[in-house]
Amino acid sequence: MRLTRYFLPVLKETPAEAQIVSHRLMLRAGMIRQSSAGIYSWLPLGYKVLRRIEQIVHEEQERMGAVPLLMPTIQPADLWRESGRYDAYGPEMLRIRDRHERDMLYGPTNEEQITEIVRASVGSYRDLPKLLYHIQWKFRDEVRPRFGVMRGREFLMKDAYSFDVDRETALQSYRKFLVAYLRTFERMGLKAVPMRAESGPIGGDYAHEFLVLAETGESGVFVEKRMADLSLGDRAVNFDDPAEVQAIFDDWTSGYARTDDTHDQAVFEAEVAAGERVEARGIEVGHIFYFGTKYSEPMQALVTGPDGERAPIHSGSYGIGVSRLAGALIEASHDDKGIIWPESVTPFQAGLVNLKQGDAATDAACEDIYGKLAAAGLETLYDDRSERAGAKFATMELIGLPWRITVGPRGLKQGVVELTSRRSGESVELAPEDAIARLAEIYRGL
RNA sequence: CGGGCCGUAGCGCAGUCUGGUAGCGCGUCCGUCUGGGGGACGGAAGGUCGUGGGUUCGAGUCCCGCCGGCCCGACCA
Repeated sequence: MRLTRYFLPVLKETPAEAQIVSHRLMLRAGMIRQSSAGIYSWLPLGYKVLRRIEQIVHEEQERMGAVPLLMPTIQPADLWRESGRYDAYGPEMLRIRDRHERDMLYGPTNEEQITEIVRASVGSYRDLPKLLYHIQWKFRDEVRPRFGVMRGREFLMKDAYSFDVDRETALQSYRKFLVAYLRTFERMGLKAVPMRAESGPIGGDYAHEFLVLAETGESGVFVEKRMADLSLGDRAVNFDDPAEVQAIFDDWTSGYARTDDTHDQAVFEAEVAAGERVEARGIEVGHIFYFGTKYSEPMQALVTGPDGERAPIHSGSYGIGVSRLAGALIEASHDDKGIIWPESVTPFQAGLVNLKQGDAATDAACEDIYGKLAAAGLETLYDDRSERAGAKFATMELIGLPWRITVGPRGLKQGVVELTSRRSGESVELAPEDAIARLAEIYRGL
C-alpha cells in the first residue's frame, strides 16, 4: 500500500481524553476514532490489526475442532425471558423495540440464541458433542466505558459454546478450550495466564480467566512465578486425545494463579514460597465457563441418552475479547516512540521508507523493492510522501511496523538499503534482494 | 450508581476569577529554499467559544437548565 493512497490520519499530539498508552497510541496512529462513549470506528490501520487478530482466533478455534457460524446482534427478548435473564441482566442490556412493538435487544452475549439453535436440531446423544463459535459485535451498556477499546460498550468478541451429554465430557470440552486459548495468545506474542475465576452473572461452577500481565491492567493478579513463565512453544497438540489435553491442562492449572476476585492471601503464602510470589496487574482477554445445565434446563434443550431418557445438555461458554486484544497487545508491546507490533498481528509486514521522494534513482529502487516484497507475499506500507526523513521515521515508529526498509541515495551508491528492527532499533545494511530475502525468512510460517 | 473535572479552529491549549474588537503552538493550503530523525522563510484559510434560556448598553467570561466527554471508586470480554 502506498501511503499517499492510504488513509492514515496520525496525530502528533495526544488527544486529551486518552489516558492509557494503548488508547493514546491507537488514536495517534490513526487506528480508531471515537464515535460516542465506548463506541469506536476502526480506521484502516486498526481494522487491519483487528482482522489479523480475528484470523488467528479463527485458525485456532478450527484447529481445536470448534465450528464457525454467525448469529445476529439483535435478538428477541422472548428468548431471554425463557432463561430468566431478560429481567436479571439489568441496564447493561440495550433494549430496543421494533415497529411492531416487539421487545428486542442488542446481544451482550449469545447463550440463549445458540441454545435455541441447538435444541431445535439436536435430539440424540449421538449428535454430541458440538463445539460452535462465532465472532460478532456485542453491546453492553457499561456504566463507565473507558480506556478506548479496552473497555468499550460495543466490542468484538469471539464466543464459543460447547454441548455435551454429561459433566465429564463437558469438562473435556472445557479443557480443550483452555489449551486452544494458550496457543491463541502465544501466537499473538502475548503471555496470557489462565487464572481461577468467579463465574459471574453468566453462571456456572467452573471458570478460568486469561490475563495478560500489564501495568495498566484492571485486575490485580497473584501468580506463582513458574506459572507466568510456562510456554507451549511449538508443541503440536492433538485435540482429539483427551489424555494429552488433560496433561497440558493440568500443567497450566497446577500452580497458584488468581485475580483479586478469588485471591486468598493465606493460601498464596502457604502454597507459594516467598521468592516465587508475583503480584502484578493484568488485562482480561479471555474467559471460559462450564455452566452445566443452566440454560439447557429452563430452555428445555434436551437429548435422549443411550438409556432412552431425555436429559438436559451440559454446556460451557468461552470468550475472547477480540477488540480488547488490539489494545492489550499495545499495552504489552510499545515504547516511547509508539507501538511495536509482533510479526503475527502487524498490519503490514514491512514499511518502506523513501528518503528522497522525487529522486529518479531512489524512486525506481523503491518501486522495485515494493514490487518484489509483494511478490514474496509480504504486505508493505510504502511511505511515498514528499516528507523529510525524520517525519517518515517518526510515522513508521508510531504505527509500529516491526521491520522497515530504508532507501536513500547515499546507500544506493553503495548498492545497499537499510533493514531496521522496530523492536531492537538495530539496522543492518544489505543489498535490496538480501533484505527482501531476510524478511521473507522472518515471516515464513506466520 | 456515588465523588471530582472538562467542553474555545483539525489536535494541544490560553483567555473565564475582575464582562468591552477571540488568541498562541502544532497541523492544513500556496510559494521559495531545503532534503539520512517531526527543517527554514514568506503568505493564506480555518471559530454559531457544546447547547437553550436569563442578567446586562454589551456575555467565551456572570446565573439557571440541558447535552456531551474524561478521571477516581463499586461492576464487566
